[in-house]
Amino acid sequence: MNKPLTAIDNCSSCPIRHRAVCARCDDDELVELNAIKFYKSYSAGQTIAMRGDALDVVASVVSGTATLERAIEDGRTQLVGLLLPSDFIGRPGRTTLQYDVTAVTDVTLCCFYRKPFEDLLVRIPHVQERMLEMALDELDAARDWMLLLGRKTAREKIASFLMLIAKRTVHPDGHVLGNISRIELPISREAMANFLGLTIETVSRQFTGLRKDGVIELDGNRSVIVPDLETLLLESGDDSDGGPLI
Amino acid sequence: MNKPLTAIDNCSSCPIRHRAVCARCDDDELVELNAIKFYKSYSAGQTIAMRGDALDVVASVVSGTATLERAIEDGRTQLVGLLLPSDFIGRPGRTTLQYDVTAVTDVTLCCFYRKPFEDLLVRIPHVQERMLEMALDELDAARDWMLLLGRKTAREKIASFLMLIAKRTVHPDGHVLGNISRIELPISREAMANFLGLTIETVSRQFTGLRKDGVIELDGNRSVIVPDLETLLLESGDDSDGGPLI
DNA sequence: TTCGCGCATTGACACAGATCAACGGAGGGC
DNA sequence: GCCCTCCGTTGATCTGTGTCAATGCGCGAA
Repeated sequence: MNKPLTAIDNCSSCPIRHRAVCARCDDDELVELNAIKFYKSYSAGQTIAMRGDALDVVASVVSGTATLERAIEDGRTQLVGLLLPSDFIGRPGRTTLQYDVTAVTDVTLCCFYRKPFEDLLVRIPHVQERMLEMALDELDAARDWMLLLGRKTAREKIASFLMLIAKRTVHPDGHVLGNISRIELPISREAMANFLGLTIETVSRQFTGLRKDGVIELDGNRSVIVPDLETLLLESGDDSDGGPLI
Repeated sequence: MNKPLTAIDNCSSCPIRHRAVCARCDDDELVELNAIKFYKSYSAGQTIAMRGDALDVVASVVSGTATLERAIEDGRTQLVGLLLPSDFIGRPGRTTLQYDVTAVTDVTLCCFYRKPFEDLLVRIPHVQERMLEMALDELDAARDWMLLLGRKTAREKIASFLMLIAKRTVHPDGHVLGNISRIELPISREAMANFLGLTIETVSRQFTGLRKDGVIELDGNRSVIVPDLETLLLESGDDSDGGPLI
């Protein structure tokens, strides 16, 4: 079912090689996808959509970082998803959005009108399959996150977050993790706090704690240097399950 | 696409009317489903499957309660899913299990061998659709749970949990919530603690707190009487979003 | 009946992380 | 240059929940 790379390269709707909607489409199917797609850009800080909005497009992130957020009236908010390039927003079969979506950096989305996209899912089974695969991946990620939120200490939360970003930013190229030494943080301290179920003060203190213990070095606010990734992994509290860092 | 009720009633593989795999199957399709299904029962406390196990069946819960759990070596565990009747275990496209599955009451599963089930998904698109729908529902549930774990107080967590159980146990009959006054807890204090990211002592203290404040009454360890559901809802910290309790 | 065991409750205390408050430093506009 | 704003850091203190330990209660076995 896998098509030669040329087909993937031709898919202008999904510049992302990895985990994209069209990863296994043939040329005819790409034409169909292209017919219903368009690009849309947002600048940093902009609200992409709000909870309750009608959901008439679905989209995949081409570049930039966005967040999926859930809030309670009194101001408490929890980030429930981090949308990095190749991640998917919205869902076939749903008419309204459950979460607030915000661009935290400049963001470009590859959008599909929901209705024709759903029709297309019926016609092209492996795209439907792909959607299921992606939903299940997200579910796994959400469940890992539940373990983090429910049971990990602040320090472990920060270390886990750094590992998550390290994995996500390196993987797409097929590049092996291993000796990655610099992690670029896509979000602010505040967003991190909302992601990890902490306050910004605690996030900040844990960063300095890890720095003083030599686990990380800081280069400005958005860049972390990791002398030894293995040490960071130990701090994260993840049972590494054997197997190398992928 | 909806078939008359008789078709659903005929589906011996899915006795659950609500949210079942076969909810929209016609008779021929039901025959196909029946050909690859079998029942399996587990007694309370039994391990159904462990993390890392080969996943050669998928299943839907017919009766009883099971839990999906993730553990760290040092003994900390987090419940990442509560499996009640009509919930689905396992996933097409995955070969190993990510979580420990345990029966907390006596449980009966309706199992399908994974391989033929996957083949069937390709042939019957609306079952594939249904799988996606179920995965997305679970994802929503997991994300709501992230808000709970990351941002709610112990008291709110308990109240939210009670509301969750109230909704799940009533809804299948099409029965309107509203004046439900008794909630049967499917799990122990320990499991609740693992679900809510708390300790059993805190769970216990919050129960007595809610009792002393007249929000709930206790009838034994597994039965909660709720004089006024609206009061409980307020305690849960959920923005009720308008709309009646469903 | 009594014993023992598993589960739940309650109490005393400790501590991780929240809260409140002050300060620092980078960048942009004038 | 200066000021202002935003974001992050650091300090002092408070508090909700965890930890450790004792007690209670129901239930099955002997």
